[in-house]
Amino acid sequence: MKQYQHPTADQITLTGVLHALSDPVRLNYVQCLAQSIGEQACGTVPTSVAKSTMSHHIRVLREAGIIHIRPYGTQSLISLRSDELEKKFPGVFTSVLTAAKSSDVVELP
Amino acid sequence: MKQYQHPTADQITLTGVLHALSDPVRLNYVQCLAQSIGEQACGTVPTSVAKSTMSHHIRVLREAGIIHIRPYGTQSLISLRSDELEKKFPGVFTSVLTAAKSSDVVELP
DNA sequence: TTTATTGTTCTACAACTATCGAACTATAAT
DNA sequence: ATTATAGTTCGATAGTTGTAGAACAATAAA
Repeated sequence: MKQYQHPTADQITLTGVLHALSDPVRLNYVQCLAQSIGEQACGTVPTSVAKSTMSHHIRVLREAGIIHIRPYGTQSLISLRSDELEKKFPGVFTSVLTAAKSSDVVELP
Repeated sequence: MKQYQHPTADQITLTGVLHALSDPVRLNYVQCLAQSIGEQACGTVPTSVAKSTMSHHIRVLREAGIIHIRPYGTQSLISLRSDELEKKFPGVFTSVLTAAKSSDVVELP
């Protein structure tokens, strides 16, 4: 079984979070996750890039502390670490998500 | 006289702003600007990088729509475009600044 | 057991980026 | 006019990153 390494709250950096969210593909993915409820498998979110590319993006999000990955069968169930992020950087994550949602800022390449 | 090109409000993208703020040197610089009042010359903010490197970072911030540059003699007076950013992406800029200020997240390399 | 499903890892590559020194520009001061 | 000051621009370089295909691993379904 796959073991995923997640950063603890104090290991999460602001610049790391901002960098992870600054990619259109990742921001779009995170925004889709936020609109869903609970956990989502990787494949359930529509993407415009290859499977291996998405795997890379998901790792970046995980290492930045934005998502949590839980293996379930052959799937990887993804959930946002919204609460921890909100606690560590109040307003940052929520305002970014709102901004991403309320306009066409998320342009897939 | 140097002519600087600034993006209009509708040319500013969320990913562009996030990317510009995701660099420690730039985030530190912006945070210093925010703690000052009004315009600041480039040189008045302490940095840990070379002059030419700082010039590069300042251009990135300008092209992302985060700062405004006004030539004044031999100096470049910098001001934050806080109001425009707040209007376009409510809460994003302010929350990032607060997060950067309230902890040691800004680590100069 | 064989096949299908889901996602990861590896390799490669092209594009981008942060960094710096050196040369340059333009204004200010002497 | 000469010197000083404040930034910009130009190479060059080392490191990072987004992309995708191929091979792989692990579980599920037949």
